[in-house]
Amino acid sequence: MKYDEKVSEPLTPHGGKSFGGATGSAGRQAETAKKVRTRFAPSPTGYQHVGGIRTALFDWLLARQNKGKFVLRFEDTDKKREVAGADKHLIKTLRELGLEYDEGPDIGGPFAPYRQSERLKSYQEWGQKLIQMSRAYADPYTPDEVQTFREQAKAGKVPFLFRNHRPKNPPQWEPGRPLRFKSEPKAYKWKDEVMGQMHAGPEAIDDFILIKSDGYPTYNFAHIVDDAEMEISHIIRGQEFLASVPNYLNLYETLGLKPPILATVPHILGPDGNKKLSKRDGAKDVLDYIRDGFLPDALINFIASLGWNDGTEQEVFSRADLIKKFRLGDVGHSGAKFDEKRLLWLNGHYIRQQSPESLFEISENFWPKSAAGAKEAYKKSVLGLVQERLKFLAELPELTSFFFSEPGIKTVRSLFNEPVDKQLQKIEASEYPGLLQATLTELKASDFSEEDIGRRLNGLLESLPSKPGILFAAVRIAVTGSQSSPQLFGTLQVLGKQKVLARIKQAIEAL
RNA sequence: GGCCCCUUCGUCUAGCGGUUAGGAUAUCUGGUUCUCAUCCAGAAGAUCGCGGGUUCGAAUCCCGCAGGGGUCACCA
Repeated sequence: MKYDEKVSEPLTPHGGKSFGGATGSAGRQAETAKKVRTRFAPSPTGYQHVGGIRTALFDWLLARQNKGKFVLRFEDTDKKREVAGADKHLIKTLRELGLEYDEGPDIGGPFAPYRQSERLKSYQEWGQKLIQMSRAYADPYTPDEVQTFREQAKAGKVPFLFRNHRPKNPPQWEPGRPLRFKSEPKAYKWKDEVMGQMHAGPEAIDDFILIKSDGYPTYNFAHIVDDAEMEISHIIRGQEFLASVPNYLNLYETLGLKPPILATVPHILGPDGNKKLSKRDGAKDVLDYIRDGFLPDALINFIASLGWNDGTEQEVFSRADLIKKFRLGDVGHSGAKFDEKRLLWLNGHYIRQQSPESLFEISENFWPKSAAGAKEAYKKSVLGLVQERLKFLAELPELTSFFFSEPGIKTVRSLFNEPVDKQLQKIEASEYPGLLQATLTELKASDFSEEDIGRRLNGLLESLPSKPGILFAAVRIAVTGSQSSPQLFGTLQVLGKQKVLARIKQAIEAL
């Protein structure tokens, strides 16, 4: 019976399932997976940066594209590195990004539990199976002894292979001792959906640890057992695992398991140098981007385009587009540098595409404190003015605070007294009050529609010696306390007659 | 050191034997008779890592080399 034909019987190392021996070439892949089941399997040791999320995204895309299932599994087998709360944080990250999973630790599923620490029985059983087959043995050495072997290898400039020290008569396996795989070194050829045809010689294969002395399995063992039991069809992972694939193939073969389709994605590189993006070098938590007001769709689009491209000149991909067009084979083979500037552009693009309604919704938590009591209609008008200049939503306070609180009189005064504004520099400081006074008089008679404000200010220019740039700069500073703002007439209209007149008056007095 | 992967404008990339090596972003310039932003137009920017082949013709195929990266854990 072939692995992918199994219908209902649970896969276990014994009973109900025959292992029919090795499949010959363990590298043979399932050409057509009947059911696509992908998994994202992080260890809860912290947050995820764009590199980790990218594999999750590819997994998710593949599952959605094929109407399959996307599974979340926690690989919490290293108790020393585990970080409390990291699991919830990861779940939140996936949720916020809209990468919903169909089975997972918190929502369960047909192959529960989805936490490796709760699946120890499975690993024990599969380990026993290997022992019975004489394909696993207890490691008799102390960590120090193994370390010595390792150092000898290093000194001799040869790769360290534990199997060179394989004991002739290993002791009985018992708790407290590591269990090692007894490998059968040989050459492998296999296909990687991203990297293409791969090969490795027997030197790549070693007796790796299956179960650690603390009773927890290693990643190398646990992921193979779990992927088989959970009927995972595709494994997408970073290139740090590429060198281990021959070991995995050897184990799959020994267990009579057909390997899932393998896909290796290159690392995402940090902005400087060519090093793999890492938390150590300040790689940001993807959830922090969400908190800064980067839109999930923009992040998804951006992360997908890091290394993936459909061969066209399209740059902006909706989620539906990605689901339709994503192909593992179109993922590049080289690492891509993470350039935040590009993300900034893309996010701005997505913000500009928002309808007024949806922009209002997603902006909800980003307003300045002073906007707390403001009316919805007013906020929407403000958004209409700043939409095209927002790069991410956390910029909202600095762009809009003057709509909700008075600009500091000190700021206004210094902008007039030491004008950095090129237009203002063209006239004498003594002329400012006159300009503002004339504006005040003119606007008092306005109905404060955008059109009327425009008409009146432009009319004012005809009776004044001032150039448009100078008058408008003066009014802008007086009213907003800043030398740049959204377009002036609209800004004045939204602010309203009362506030505008009061601020101009105040500015005149301050001069 | 062994094994493996990678190498096109600053950055993300298209390209799969014949192209003025294309797009996007970033940068700069001009325009949209108010700033900033947006938008539009334009400029600059890649001797396709290097050296050999194969070919009438190579970024594209082959072989070397160099540089970068990964791995050789009781981490994943």
